[in-house]
Amino acid sequence: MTEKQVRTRFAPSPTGYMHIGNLRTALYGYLFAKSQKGTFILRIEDTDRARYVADAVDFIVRTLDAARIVPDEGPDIGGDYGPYVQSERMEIYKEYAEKLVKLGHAYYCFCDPDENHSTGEFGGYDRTCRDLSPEEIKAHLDNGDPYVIRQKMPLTGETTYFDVLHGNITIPNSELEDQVLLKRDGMPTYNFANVIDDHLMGVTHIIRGAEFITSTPKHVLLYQGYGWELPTFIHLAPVMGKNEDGSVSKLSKRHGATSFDDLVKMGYLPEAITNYVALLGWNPKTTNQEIFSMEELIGAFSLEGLSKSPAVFDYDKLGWLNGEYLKAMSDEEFAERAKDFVENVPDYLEKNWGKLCSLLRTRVARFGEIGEQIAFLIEQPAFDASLYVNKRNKVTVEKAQELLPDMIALLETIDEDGWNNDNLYAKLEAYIAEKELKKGLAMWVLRIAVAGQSITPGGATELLEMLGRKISLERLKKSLANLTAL
RNA sequence: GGCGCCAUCGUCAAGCGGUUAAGACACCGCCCUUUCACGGCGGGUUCAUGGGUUCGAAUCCCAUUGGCGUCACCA
Repeated sequence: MTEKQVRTRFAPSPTGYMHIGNLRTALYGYLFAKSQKGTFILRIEDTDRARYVADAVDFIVRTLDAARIVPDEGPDIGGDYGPYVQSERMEIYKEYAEKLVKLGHAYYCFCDPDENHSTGEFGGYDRTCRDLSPEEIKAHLDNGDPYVIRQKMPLTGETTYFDVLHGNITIPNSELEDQVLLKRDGMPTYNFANVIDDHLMGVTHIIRGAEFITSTPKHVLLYQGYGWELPTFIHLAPVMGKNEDGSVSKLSKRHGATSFDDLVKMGYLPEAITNYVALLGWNPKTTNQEIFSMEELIGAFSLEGLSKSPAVFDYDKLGWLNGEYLKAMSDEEFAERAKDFVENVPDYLEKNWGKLCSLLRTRVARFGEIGEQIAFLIEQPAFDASLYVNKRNKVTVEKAQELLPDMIALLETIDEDGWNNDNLYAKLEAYIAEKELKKGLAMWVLRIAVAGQSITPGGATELLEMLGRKISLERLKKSLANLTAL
């Protein structure tokens, strides 16, 4: 006996935006399928014409590709169960809706959606259309009256289904309304198309957000109505965002960047985002490993590691993880990819780009921070003399006034050829020894004078090298002038 | 409001009846050090509350509280 081939699917509606929560859903579906040597399907649920977004399908395909989540079947690659875009499957839904009417689990409803038919419990309709005679229905249909097809829910009892994460979930049938299956425009609703397609496409495991927990009994009743085998349900806990007041709510734009694309634009690496998102609601149980390649994720993934409680998206941790990826990257790759995140870099920095990047590597959590990190190298900030004061190194403004002229004089004796970190450092070290100074004291003064800010990527001599002889000396003299003018 | 889901450090989390309640991020301290970062070492009243069950409960049950979801011809 061979186990049934696992088939999972990611079924987004084309909104032109890949929310981190959706990405995670896609990722788990992919990881589970791949870990079981199964098939991962991409299906587009575009049954809401009002919300149609141009090129959204292309966007989804590109985003999944960037995240290295690769479908085995889908709109752009085909497969044996297509089409994979719901708007191209309308005849199928119509056929199955009518079939369900014949089976006695659905009925035609001719109620006007704009008219309030509510007799109490549900808005927009009452159940009178359930009792229409065949003659009445035929009359309406012959007359060309618009209609919807509604699911005929049991009025009593309850429906129970099994969820891998939550166990048995039971909902009283009285909570279930006779939901619309086929809309006036002939399009199916989500709750209908989803079931039809999942069955027709042979989906074995439905991995989706927890927001569907309470509507799943409707789906179950549909499966049962057709006499179809139930798939396995796995409802994922939502991804939350932290509010300013400390409370949490479902991750949304007000929490900052919430789409895969936004994060990439901020300079987080796609592989780091995927890695972080994987850990947000799942853990490998048997190891404390946190850095995972996609292959490793596939190898380590199991449904048991999924969490059933909501997880708060933490930009700090994402930043840390991204930093780990950055540090693991080759110098060349870092320098190359970092270029996309800066503009108007002056020649002298361009020339030393590789060296600058090596200074930046351990100091940025993402590429997007590079711009602000190097701003002072492009233009020296105006700064107050109090910046020279540093308690630990016993630096005072007077000390700065005393040492800076000497150091400038020393630096002027070093020519272009000797203007590099090692040599500058050696020369200054000799000077410091001769004067019996503290290294921290002299270097601090020099660094502040040339940088104009207290925290910098790299030490004094590294900055001197980066800026080059000419600009360094200009900056130092300017700072000295400001100091003596006090 | 009805119905449903959830509840271990600030955050992600391990734990599945007997543990000194892991680990990571963040935070704090120390070390390293030409600042910062990196790196190293160390630190912290975390089991929502109240009842059970049990020799024994973070682990099982119930209630309470809180958070979230859902009640569309949206998905």
